[in-house]
Amino acid sequence: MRMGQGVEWALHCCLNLAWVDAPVPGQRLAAYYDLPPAYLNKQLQALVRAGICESVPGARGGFRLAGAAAEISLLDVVVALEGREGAFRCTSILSASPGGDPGRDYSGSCAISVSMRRAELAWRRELAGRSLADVGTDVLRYSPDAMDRVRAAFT
Amino acid sequence: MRMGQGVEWALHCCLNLAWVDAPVPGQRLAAYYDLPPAYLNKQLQALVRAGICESVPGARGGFRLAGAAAEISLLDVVVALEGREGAFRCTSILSASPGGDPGRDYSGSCAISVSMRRAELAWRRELAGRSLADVGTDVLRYSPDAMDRVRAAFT
DNA sequence: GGGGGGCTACTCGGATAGCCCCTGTCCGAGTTGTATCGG
DNA sequence: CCGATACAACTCGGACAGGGGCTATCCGAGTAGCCCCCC
Repeated sequence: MRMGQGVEWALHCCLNLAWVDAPVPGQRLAAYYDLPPAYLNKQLQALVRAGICESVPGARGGFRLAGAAAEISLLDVVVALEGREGAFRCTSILSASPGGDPGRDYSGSCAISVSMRRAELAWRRELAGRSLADVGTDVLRYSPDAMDRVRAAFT
Repeated sequence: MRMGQGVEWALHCCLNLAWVDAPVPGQRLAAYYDLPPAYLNKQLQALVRAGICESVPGARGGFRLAGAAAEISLLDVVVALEGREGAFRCTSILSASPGGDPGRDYSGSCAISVSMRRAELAWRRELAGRSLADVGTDVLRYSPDAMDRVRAAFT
């Protein structure tokens, strides 16, 4: 149960994009955090496919947020990179056990699957309830000059 | 972000072990669910290492729960197989950004890391609050003859 | 008949290959800005 | 001096290798039960 490295990168990048209006090239974002440019570009592409970011090709192009930062939740970013399916996979092994119906889907009736799903639901609810704007507010509370520093670095 | 397959197997096996007093061979558990015996044995070994199960070697041996089912949470089983470290990995990329201290650990101060960690905490709390006995009770409410069927199959 | 010893069968335990997905990288398509040439 | 055009630089986008961990398997160490032999 290990989350991809790109999630952290994408979250930080999105937070920066929320503070900059102009498109920011992926190469500059990579240089800012000392990350592999091509690989970071791959993660940003996933964000574009998910509709979180917009890409502007050509010179003076780059990436920018597709919508308002308050409307983009951390869950959206995670789902964009890790997929919609949950971590726990119920393969309905009860269908192979004695007294089970082969071919039946036990993911809805199996008590174990229900419990695991409920836990993941709590996790998703927590992530869905926190937007990029909320996180940005927390950052500014900790270091008020962060936004100015980011805007100065990317414009 | 994909959880190992063995988690589902281990949870079902532990639930059965909670209903049977005598040690149950891993091979019989594997046959019950039509699973690879050697690989399931590997997962059960991890449970033994974590102190959740006890192993009895020799003929008439097998695995049994080390403690009371009410004292073993779903989180214990998950941690035994997936490790204690969380899914989200904060590599403190802020330390490489302009204005960041190289070598400093930002996992406690980075707002993104804190938010992700809080979500995982909610997930763990949900799993820690549900014991094997609780899940067994839910199963019996859905199919009251499950315990008798399991005891008949493993004794 | 009772007891001891050896044997067999069965079980766990760790060590050993195979495969898939994440990680990392490269080069091509497309677009913008610019410099140059002509009117 | 102004406009159009060709060029060049920069950017995204998808296609291409490499490695780590999950998946799957095998065989050896150790023990309980049982049978046989001996007293």
